[in-house]
Amino acid sequence: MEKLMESEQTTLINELTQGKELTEQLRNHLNPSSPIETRQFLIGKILSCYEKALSILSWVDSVQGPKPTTNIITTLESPHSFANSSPRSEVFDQDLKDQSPKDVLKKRKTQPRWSEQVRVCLGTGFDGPLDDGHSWRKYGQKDILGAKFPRGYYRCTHRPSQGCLATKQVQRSDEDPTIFEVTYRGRHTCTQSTSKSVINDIRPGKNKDHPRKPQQQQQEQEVKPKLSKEATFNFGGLQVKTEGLDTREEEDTFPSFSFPYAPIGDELDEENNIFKEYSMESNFLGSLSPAFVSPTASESNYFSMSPCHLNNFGAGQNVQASESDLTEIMSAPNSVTNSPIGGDFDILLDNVDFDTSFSLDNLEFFG
DNA sequence: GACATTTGACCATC
DNA sequence: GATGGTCAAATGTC
Repeated sequence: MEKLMESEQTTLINELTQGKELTEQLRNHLNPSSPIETRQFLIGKILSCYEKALSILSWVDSVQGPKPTTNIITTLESPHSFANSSPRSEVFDQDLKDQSPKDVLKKRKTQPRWSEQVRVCLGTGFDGPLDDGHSWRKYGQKDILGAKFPRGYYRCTHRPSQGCLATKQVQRSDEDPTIFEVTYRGRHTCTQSTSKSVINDIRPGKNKDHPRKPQQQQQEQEVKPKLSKEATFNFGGLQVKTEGLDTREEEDTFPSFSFPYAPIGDELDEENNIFKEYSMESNFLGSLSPAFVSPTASESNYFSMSPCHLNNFGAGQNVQASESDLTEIMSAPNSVTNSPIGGDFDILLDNVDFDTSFSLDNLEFFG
């Protein structure tokens, strides 16, 4: 436990340090000539840093002495109450590795687990509306009472090999079938290759997930609306409204583009041509991807979202990043200092009109 | 053969 | 008992 605490302390310091660096970088971008996207992106990251730090503190608190956990998780936009959730269950997840499946099941039922919900707006035409940069394997599907659509249960593909216990549940919204509510559970402990995963996920025909259309996916596809040239999405508490996005060749497909929460730049994995894969395969918004490719090979730093995804991450109540993503992102050795997000980011979002209604409530973390 | 999804059954919780 | 979450056998694809 002590070691764990030390580890958490180190992480905490790292988060705060990174937050400071990001703040300084934000300060450098305060001049009018600096693109607002960059600033907003930085803000989102900063908030994430502080959230992570607070999360750690909350957890340490709960470990050292029982006390109601009312950390940031309760601010997540989620129909579920996370009041009983705490980062503590992350550790619990780790501990589960050494347990038998039966024990795991038992503990999972009895222990609160850290979970988040990601709301994803479908309508993108790609099979992996839930592509978040991780490889998931579906292990179950269940009709949920009161829900029109069955809930899908997914676990990390690397569970057998690496004991990664991350899971997620995908529930299609009754009200808006184009929206998927994704609930993540547990953090990824695997060291998968995200790029591979992402590429696989978005490349019809190459991904084993896609060769045949599972019933659910077929169902999901049926309701995928025609791609609109105007889409609104949201990240880092930033509402992004896209207009006039040309789908080129008028393809019906609207592949996802993934981007890590961490900034990127030169570190773009040119060797793997991650972005090339995107642009070549997607025929759409290809140019959006590179800016979001993780720099320091934090292998799971992707936030994948369709242009219509409503993913919120990184800030206050809009945080909707998966816990695993968030955690990994925050723990990844990403140094913003070597992340020229400005350049690519600007280019990539040329056609993106940021809604500046960014909730400043989230700035409470700035103190 | 490897790896994926599907689906009925089982188990824990309420 | 109802419900949600998971397991594992069956089956499909590459």
